[in-house]
Amino acid sequence: MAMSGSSPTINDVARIAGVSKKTVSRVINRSPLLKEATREKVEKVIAELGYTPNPQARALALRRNFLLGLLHDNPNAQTVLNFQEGVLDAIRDTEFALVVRPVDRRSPDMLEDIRNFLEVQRLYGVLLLPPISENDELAELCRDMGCGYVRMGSAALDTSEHLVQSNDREVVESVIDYLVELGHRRIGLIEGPSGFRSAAERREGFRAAMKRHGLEVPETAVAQGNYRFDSGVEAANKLLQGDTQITALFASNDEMAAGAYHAAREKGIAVPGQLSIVGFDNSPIAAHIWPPMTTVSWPIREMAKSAALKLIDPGSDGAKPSTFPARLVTRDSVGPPPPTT
Amino acid sequence: MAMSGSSPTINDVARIAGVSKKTVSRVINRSPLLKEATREKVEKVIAELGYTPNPQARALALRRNFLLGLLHDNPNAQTVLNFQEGVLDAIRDTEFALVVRPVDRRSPDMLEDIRNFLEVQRLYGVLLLPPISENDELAELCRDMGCGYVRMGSAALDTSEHLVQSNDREVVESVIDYLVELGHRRIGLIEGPSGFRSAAERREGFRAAMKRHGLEVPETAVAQGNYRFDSGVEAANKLLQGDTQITALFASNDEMAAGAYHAAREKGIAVPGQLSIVGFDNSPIAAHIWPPMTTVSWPIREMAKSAALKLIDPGSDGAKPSTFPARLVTRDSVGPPPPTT
DNA sequence: TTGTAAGCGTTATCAC
DNA sequence: GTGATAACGCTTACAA
Repeated sequence: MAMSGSSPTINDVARIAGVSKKTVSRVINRSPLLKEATREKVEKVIAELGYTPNPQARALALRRNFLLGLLHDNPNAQTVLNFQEGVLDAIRDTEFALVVRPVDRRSPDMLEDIRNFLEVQRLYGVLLLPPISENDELAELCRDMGCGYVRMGSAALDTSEHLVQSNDREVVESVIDYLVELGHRRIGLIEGPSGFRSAAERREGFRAAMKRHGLEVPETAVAQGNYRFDSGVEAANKLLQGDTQITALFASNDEMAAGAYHAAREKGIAVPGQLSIVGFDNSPIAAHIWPPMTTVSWPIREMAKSAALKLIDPGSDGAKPSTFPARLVTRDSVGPPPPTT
Repeated sequence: MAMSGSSPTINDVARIAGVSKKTVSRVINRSPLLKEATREKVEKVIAELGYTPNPQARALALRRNFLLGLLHDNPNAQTVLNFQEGVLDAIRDTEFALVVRPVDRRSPDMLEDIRNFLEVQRLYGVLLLPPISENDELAELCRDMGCGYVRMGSAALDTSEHLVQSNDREVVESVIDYLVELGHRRIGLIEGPSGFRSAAERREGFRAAMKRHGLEVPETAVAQGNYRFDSGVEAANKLLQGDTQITALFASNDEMAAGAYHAAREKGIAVPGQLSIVGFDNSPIAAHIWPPMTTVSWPIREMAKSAALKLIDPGSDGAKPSTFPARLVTRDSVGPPPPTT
């Protein structure tokens, strides 16, 4: 009989089912070489007892924990949290748990810290969020340490079992198409920081589309930010000074786009009357700012779920390449260009 | 000699130091009954080998993991993430890791789910964020299961070793004092949802201060929201209709305050010219909205760190009560009331 | 197809 | 003070 105070163990199941521990273990691990009758018998007892294998004991025996790690250098709170939700979607009702680990990509010790962390915690696998997901040394470290990993990125950073990707470049192209269709010709870009692959992809999408439409991109129409609000203000100030005649602005993320709103407001430029603005991320601020912002939404939560599944169940979701489509969310920050004076 | 492939174990340390495993274990666990010489000898070997105790093995033997859990029903992404950072501050360079677990407070199975989670994962302790931190049944469940817990709240929800609290009521009183000092007399309140202690505390602070100043709070000056943006829009619409003559508005959180901005903008009411608005939380939107919002900031990260320390090192931080002061952050959404017409 | 014995790395028990 | 020895709950040889 199972102890009343604590939860039943594999021994309880074995005794009651009249089989050995090992057989129960086989059932748990879905060993194929089991007689169907035995399996059913054991499963029945498992269900009756409400038995759950102890992850700590398994961790010790397998030398690997049932912990998924989320490594990130917080690009954006909402993104990280949505990602966490997605991972939880994948591991709900499993024995896995999610461990979070913010890291500092600017620290020279980052890799060493992570190595230490992985060594001590013996994680089953880690999920890598941009921008650190773009760090190849980090991926190599994971491989070296026998720790599973999946990278989330906006480009083909790795083989498909280690990658979940979005189509940033394409969707930015479609953003520009949309603006051009409305009549915009002088479109500005606030690009993200140099180290970020997402920034590069979005920039390339912008340039490709502009080129395709036969539109010029003078130097004065491009400014760089660091994905933060303030840098968006600054970048927009640069783009909107003088007579650049920019009528629309694509910012590489919503925070910078919000900064552009701010700059426009300070200069008395009406959005979208005199200036259309498009962001990227569909973060809460996009919906809450005035006027509500047209932006690009990507299915982080679904991507996270897929990434986690690749880790814990490579059979099902692992092999197939996972590219998730981002899409334009139109709100009120875009309109036709002002009539030329 | 330590194996080259994997990390050294307690056996390696014991063998090299010429003592028994148990003695090494005693060193690790700071047992007081050890000869100083022995301790030093062992510690030296530990340092040389770079030995770290295996948390999985300890978890099995102690029937308790070295995992801290963060249970939350996401009130706000930035809050949750800041909290995570604070916990990480506390557990950095320890063997502890942080496991996150979003829950759904509206699900009838919430308690059962959490019980299951705690039973399987055998967490060392959990951190409870509002609003679920206010659930006494949940706290009782933790006690029953022998799982440590610390609640984060805006009132004295529990004994001091289980509580980290903020002074919402007081700080809201000071917000009202500030508005009154500027000349406001008709001040509106957008309060939070009924189930939330924080909402109640903030409301009471509001009412207490108004009363102290001899100011009336007519029914038309109070509206309830649910802490979300949309509810803020709706509530503000109610408050600003008719001839309520409200010149200032305190919203129980920033999201709803942002909703009030939105409503004011739609009605053509200038902020702060015709209407002053104060929020609560100092979330990113407060800084990014236009005009930048005056709001209340509370030290979540420090509170989180303190909460985690209470759990993992009750000796140091545990006994003493922890009330953390929130403070007003003045930006540009507040001004004197418009001249009476 | 199933069972036995040994081990994963730690801590608890109880002698010495 | 310290050390054998037996747990902790599971898995992996290897046997049967």
